Amino acid sequence: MNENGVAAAYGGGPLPDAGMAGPVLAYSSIRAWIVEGRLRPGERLIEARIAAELKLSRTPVREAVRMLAADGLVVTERNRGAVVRSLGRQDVLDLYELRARLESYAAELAASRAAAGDIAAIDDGIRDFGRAIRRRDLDHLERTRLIGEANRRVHAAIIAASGHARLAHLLSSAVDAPLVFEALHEFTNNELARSNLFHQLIRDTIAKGEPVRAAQLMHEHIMQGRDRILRSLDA
Amino acid sequence: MNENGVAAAYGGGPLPDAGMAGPVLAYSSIRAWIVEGRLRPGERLIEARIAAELKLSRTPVREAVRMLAADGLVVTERNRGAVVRSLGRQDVLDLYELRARLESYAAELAASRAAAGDIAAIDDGIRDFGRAIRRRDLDHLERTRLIGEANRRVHAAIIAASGHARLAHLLSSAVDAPLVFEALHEFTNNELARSNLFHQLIRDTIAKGEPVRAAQLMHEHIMQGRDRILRSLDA
DNA sequence: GATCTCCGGATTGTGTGCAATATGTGTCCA
DNA sequence: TGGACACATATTGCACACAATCCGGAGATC
Repeated sequence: MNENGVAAAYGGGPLPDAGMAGPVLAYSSIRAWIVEGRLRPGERLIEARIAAELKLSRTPVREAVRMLAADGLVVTERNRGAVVRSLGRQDVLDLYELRARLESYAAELAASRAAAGDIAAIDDGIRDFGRAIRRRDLDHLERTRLIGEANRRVHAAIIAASGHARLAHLLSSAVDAPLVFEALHEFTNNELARSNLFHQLIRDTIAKGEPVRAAQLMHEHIMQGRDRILRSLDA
Repeated sequence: MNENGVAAAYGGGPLPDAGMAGPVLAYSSIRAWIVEGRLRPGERLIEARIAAELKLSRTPVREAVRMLAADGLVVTERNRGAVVRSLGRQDVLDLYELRARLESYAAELAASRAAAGDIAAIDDGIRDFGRAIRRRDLDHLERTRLIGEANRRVHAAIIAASGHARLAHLLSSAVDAPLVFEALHEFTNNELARSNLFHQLIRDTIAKGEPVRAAQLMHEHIMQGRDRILRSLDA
């Protein structure tokens, strides 16, 4: 596996339940609310209300809101608090192009640097992704959540395998997640199977140490996600 | 000029003086201390001490420290506070490669998107950079500070011209600054003149709308900075 | 002599109060 | 009727107090 916190990065981390510390609990909860659409773009985040709901004081909530602002998930204005960021078509285009460049760079590095343990971690994610898309016993939201979590782990494992701590940090905090979730929500079964295929292709090129192919596949994979988003945005 | 906050990004912004609000003052001050080396890598940031020095309470200082942590300038551990991040040789290599990729992307976009006002802003920065490197009436630190500020403005103007808000945010918060400052500190006059030349070349390719050349020149420009850093790191 | 335990100081984490600021609403006047 | 002003309310910004936690050292024990 790789150095310090690299593996922990990417996405909001595990589900917002367990006995987490205050700010972390608040951060994960709010992030999940935004990612899953319970908080819509443009909606205000009111510290006191959130604090009451999570049974915390305003202090840790405040901290969490600021972290989300640093991530770019919400925008804040002095004395006016935070609102969920809303994204126009151009923003989506820009965001996905950026994510494609960063993650294909991560895949490129992973292909040069990955150790056996890194590959194993990617495989775990891919296995869970495959299982999740075959689940028929869950409602749509719950299944999407499961798929999203597995998808997150696949990408996180690849990024961790890159061994580039700062890149991992950037991708974890700055790159969208609401969009990814929304995209998955709309995926047909064919599209999910295609994602699964690309995960495997990327995994293989990384394992074989072929940086250029890994990068190209990752770029394409993310562009497919972008196109899916744009299609549902237009509808 | 470009949309919303894009132009304001990159680096810590203006010098930490004027009548700024609490957290912003704290953020800028601490950032400057780190960038200019008054706080060395590995050193602890003690909230109470900083609050006393800036005549604030711990609350805004705490917020500023968390912002710096989000930027990756300091690392925090629960119940143990924040210490200035220290970078090994590999970190420097990774960081500069990342910065080169992001900023050359910015230059590429700028070459496609820049408006007349954007070019004018770049020109302003270049003019000040040229003036700063010719100054002989200042001590070394003060001159470096001036050069650094002008350099920051050149790069910020190019990034603003890219019109990519998220990219600007990433570059402003995530990419180093202590390294840039340190690099400038060690630059010979020849090297400063070369930087100035590259700024102009990049500016011209952007103005003429040649994305590929702009990106390549920016990549090279940043790699030159990286090599300078590595040389002084080895000494 | 080495290691373990416990204690005290230092520092961060969290809760809460009050002041500063923005927003919405009603009223008055043209 | 429409607009401007003033006030009431909602919300954030900052300060401070107290609780939780960590770290280093002194002393005890083997």
